[in-house]
Amino acid sequence: MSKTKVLLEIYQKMLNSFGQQKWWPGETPFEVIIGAILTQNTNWSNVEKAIRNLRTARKLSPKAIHELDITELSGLIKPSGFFNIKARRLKSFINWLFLKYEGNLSKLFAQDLQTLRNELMAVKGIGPETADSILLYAGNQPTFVVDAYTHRIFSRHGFIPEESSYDEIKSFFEDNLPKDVKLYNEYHALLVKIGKIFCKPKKNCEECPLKDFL
DNA sequence: TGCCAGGCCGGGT
DNA sequence: ACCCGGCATGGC
Repeated sequence: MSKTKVLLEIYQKMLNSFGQQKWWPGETPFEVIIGAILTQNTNWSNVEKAIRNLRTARKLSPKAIHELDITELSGLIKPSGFFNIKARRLKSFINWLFLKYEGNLSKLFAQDLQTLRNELMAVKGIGPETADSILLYAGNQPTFVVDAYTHRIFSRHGFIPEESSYDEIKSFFEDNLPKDVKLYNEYHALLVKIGKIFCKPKKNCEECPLKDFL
């Protein structure tokens, strides 16, 4: 059976079991970007608290965060953990956004995908996963997001080598799936859903519903 | 109670 | 080109 067929069958199975995830859980592209940075190695429920703080303080816009004192910013995002480093990361992204795109997300996303991905990753605090999350979920660009669950689920069952790099795993999906934003969106969201339940670092895979395929 | 969370950076090999 | 410690809160 071809890899494409297997990947699509896995997708169907996840979709049948868990339904559409309707990611990203954010109301605006800007809010998606903030969430993408804040959720680095952090539970989403903690990120929600941080975003709620920002919303209540009326600091959920590029301009507001640009003008916000970094100490106040780190105070507001405290529940998301790593708050000092993340305050710096938010600031570095926003500074770059104003420097190059006048604080305007439409201008940011109106350019070639590869160029944009490279530029995003050059911003301090934005690595490959955060860049891809921003591009896919805030910019509706066809780039596949790889995360710890993706790597763990597919390597654990021997589908990809354990030592695969981020870009190797990303290519594995993109080379074998139709280039479709909606598909990439749901696929990643469903893998996170499955991973949270069945694929912890030191825990069972035994009941993973994808066992038959992988 | 320890483990885990939708990573990334910087310094050392 | 890898490897690893640090970063920190909150839920189960």
